[in-house]
Amino acid sequence: MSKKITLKELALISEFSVSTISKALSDNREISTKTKKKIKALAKEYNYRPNIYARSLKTKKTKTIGVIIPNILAHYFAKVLLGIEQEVSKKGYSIITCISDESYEKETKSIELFNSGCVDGFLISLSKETQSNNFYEEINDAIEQGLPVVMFDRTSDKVNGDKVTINDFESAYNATQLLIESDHKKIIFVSPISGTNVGNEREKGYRQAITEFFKGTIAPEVLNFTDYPEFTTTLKQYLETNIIDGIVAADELSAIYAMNLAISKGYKVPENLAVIGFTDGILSNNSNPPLSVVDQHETELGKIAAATLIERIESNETTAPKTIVLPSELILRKSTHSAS
Amino acid sequence: MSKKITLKELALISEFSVSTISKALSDNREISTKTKKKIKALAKEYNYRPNIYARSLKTKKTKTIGVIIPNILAHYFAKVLLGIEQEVSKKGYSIITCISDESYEKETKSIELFNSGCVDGFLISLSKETQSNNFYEEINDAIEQGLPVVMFDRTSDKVNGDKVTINDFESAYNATQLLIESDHKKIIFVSPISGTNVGNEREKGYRQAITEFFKGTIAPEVLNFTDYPEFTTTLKQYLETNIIDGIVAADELSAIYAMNLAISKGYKVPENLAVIGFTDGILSNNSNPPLSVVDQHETELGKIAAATLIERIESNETTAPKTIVLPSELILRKSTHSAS
DNA sequence: CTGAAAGCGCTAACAT
DNA sequence: ATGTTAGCGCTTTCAG
Repeated sequence: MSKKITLKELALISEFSVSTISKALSDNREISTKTKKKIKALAKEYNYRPNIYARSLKTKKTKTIGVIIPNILAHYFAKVLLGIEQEVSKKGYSIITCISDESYEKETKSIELFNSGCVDGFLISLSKETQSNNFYEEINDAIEQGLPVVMFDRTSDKVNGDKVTINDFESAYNATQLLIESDHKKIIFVSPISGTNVGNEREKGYRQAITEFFKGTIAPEVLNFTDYPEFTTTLKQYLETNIIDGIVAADELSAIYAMNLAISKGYKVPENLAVIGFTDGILSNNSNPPLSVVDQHETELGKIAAATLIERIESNETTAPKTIVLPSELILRKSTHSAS
Repeated sequence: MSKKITLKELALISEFSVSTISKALSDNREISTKTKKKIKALAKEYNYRPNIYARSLKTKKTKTIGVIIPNILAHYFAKVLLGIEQEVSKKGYSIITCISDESYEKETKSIELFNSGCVDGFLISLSKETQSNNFYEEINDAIEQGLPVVMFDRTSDKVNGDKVTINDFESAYNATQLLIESDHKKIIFVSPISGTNVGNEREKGYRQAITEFFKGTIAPEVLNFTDYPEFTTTLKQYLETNIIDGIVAADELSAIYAMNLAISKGYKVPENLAVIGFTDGILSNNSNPPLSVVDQHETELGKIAAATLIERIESNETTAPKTIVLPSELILRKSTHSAS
C-alpha cells in the first residue's frame, strides 16, 4: 500500500475531473450510476480516504466535538465519557478529550484550542478552580463567538450554555431522608467537591433534610476537604470525639473512604453505621459491604449531553439555552440495609 | 466579542499583507521587531486564533494524536489515558480518543479515521477481538502508509510498530512465587482477558511458577471467563468442591471480585486466603482488605508511550520498531499479609 | 524587511 | 452528466 491518495490523483488516474469524483463519492445525483460505480471501485482500490481537515476547511464543519473533564480517575467521569463517546460515534462524530485536572489554566487552554475552530462545539464539566472563582470569561467568549457549549454535572448559571444535570439538591435530600427515616440520628456529610455547584447543592440538600426533620434538635455536620490525607486526619479526629450512625458522601470515593476509615475505627456497617454515596460505579459495586448510592445514570447522562450538543450543532436556530434535569435513583445495598 | 477573525481580515485592518502577518506571528526573523510588536498587539486585540486545520493542511502536521483504548471503565486505562494526556499536552499536542469497547469493528473504524490524515500518529491497546483473531491488516496498512503507531499493554509481534509494556510473564511469575514462598499451596489464576497477549503471558507466568516450585505435585488451575455473571457461577461452583488458599488475578477488578466472592463464602483474607491482582488502582487501594497488586505504573507507562510516539513523529529517520519493557513492582497490602 | 502568489485537499456554484 | 473555477485559512517560496 502506497502513500495517501488524493482526489486530484484519483482524477489523473480515472480521467474524470476532481469535482466529478468528489460528487460521485458523496453520491450526488448529478452523476450517472455507471460513473459512480467506476469511481467508487477505483477509490476502494486505491484505498482513498478524504482528508477531513481539508473538507472541514471548506464546509466549516469539523464533525468533531471537544470534551473537557476535570478528573478522569473519578469513575463518574469515565462513565460519562463512555456515554459521550458512544453517542457521538453513533452520529459520525469524534471527540477531542482534554483533562483539566481541576485547574482553571488547563481548562482555559483547552477552551482556546476548541475556540480556534477545531471542533463544532464542546462538552464541559467545569473545574473546581473555575467554579470557586467564577472565572467564566473564556467559556462565555466561546459561546458568544457562536460555538455551541453544553455543560454537564458541574454547570453554572453565569455561563450562557445548555446544562445537563441531575437534581443534586433533591438527590442529597432524599438520601439523607432515607437515613433519617430508618432511624439514624447522627448523620454527617462529607465532601471533596465543596466549591463546585454540585457539591454545594448536595450539601444544601443534606442540610435541609437534617433541619427539616430534626427541627433543630440535631445540627447538621459537614466535613469538607480537598485531599485525602487531610480527610483522613479530619475524620479520624472527628470520630474520636463524636459518635455517628450515618454518612452521606458527595461522591463515590469519599463514601468508600469514609466507610473504610469508620470500619477500621470499629464501626460495623450497616449495623451501627449507614453509608450512602453518589455514583453507581465500580467502587460502590465492589466495596465491602456494597455501597448504597444515588445512581446518576452516568452513561445515559453522557449520551444525553452529547445528543443535546449535536442537536444544537446541526440545527440552525439559536434558541435559548436549556437546562435538562435528569432523574437520579437511590440504589440500596448493604451499606444502608441492616437486618433489623 | 465578534466572530472568528482570520489572517486576511487582520491584513485588511493592519494594512500589512497576509504573509507579513503570518511571519510576524510565528516570530520569523525576516520581520522587523517593530512590525512584529504592532501585529502581535493587533492579534491579541482581536483575539486571533489560527485555524489549526488550515495550518495542518499546509504543513502536513496536525499536532494531534489518536488514542484507542478497549475499555475506559477499567481503571488501568483511565490511568494510562491520564499519563498520555499529560505528556501530550505538555508537548503541545491534543488527543482524539476512541473507545473500541473490545470490538474489532469499532477499532477498525477508528484506525481508518486516524489514517485519513487527522492525526500525526496514534497509540493503541488492541481489542480482545482483534487479538484473538489476529486481525492486524488495517493497523499494518496504516503503518505502511507511514503513520507512526505505538502499542501499549495489548501489543502484537505481528504489528510492525513500537511497543510499550511491562513484563507480564515475569510479573505474574513473581506474584505467584510470592504466594508460594509464603507457604500457599492451592493457588488459582483468574482472568477476564484470556485471548489477549497480556492475559496469556500472565497465565504463562503463573503456570511456570506453579510448575517450577511444586514440580508437578500441585497442578495449576486457571479460571478464564468473559463476563462477570459467568465468573460468579464458575467461581462459586469451583469453591464448592475445592479449597484454595491463594488467588492470582490477571487484572484489578477480577481480583476484587474474586476476593469478595470468596469472603462471602467464608474465607478470611489474608488469614486463610491470599489475593493478588494487577494494577494499582482505585479499587485495590480502597478494598477491604486493601489488595496487594502488581503496580504497572500506569500513568508513567502512558507518558512513556506518548513520548515514544511524539519522538517518532518528530524525528525524520525511520528506525526499526522498538520494544520498551517497563519495570513493574509488587505492592504488598493486607490481602497477602497475614499477621503470622 | 515586506508582499505577491501558489497551493495544501476539498466542496460547490456555475458553466458547458 | 461532467468539467471549470474559485476559495476555505494558512504557510512558504520567491520577488521586490
